[in-house]
Amino acid sequence: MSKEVYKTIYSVIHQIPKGRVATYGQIAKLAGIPQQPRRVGYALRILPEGEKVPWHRVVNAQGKISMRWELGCVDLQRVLLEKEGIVFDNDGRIILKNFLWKADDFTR
DNA sequence: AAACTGACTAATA
DNA sequence: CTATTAGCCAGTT
Repeated sequence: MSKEVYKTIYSVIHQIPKGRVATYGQIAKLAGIPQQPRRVGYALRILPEGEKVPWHRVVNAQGKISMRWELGCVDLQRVLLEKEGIVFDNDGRIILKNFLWKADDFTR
């Protein structure tokens, strides 16, 4: 049950286009668990090391990097994103206005 | 089994 | 704009 949800979450994250980011809430919604972004975070926490999931494209609703505040991890994610063309402002926040992934882009 | 925790969000002050 | 509160639910203790 829950396991499949995680799998879906990873799947959704895989669908994030390069140069775009998605919020936890958005992923949760796409994964079929609206209003439960915490589970998305949990899914990423237990993220299988062997999996190639672009977790760095996942940010919180404020457009900021969410992590466990371990040494240098935030910077790592930032570098990875900048490499994909994402731009940060002076506060280290992503301009969601320009980079947020619109999953319902094709539906709309 | 009950309480606590958490890679969150949205609403309020 | 930032700070606080409540809601949410699986995993951990």
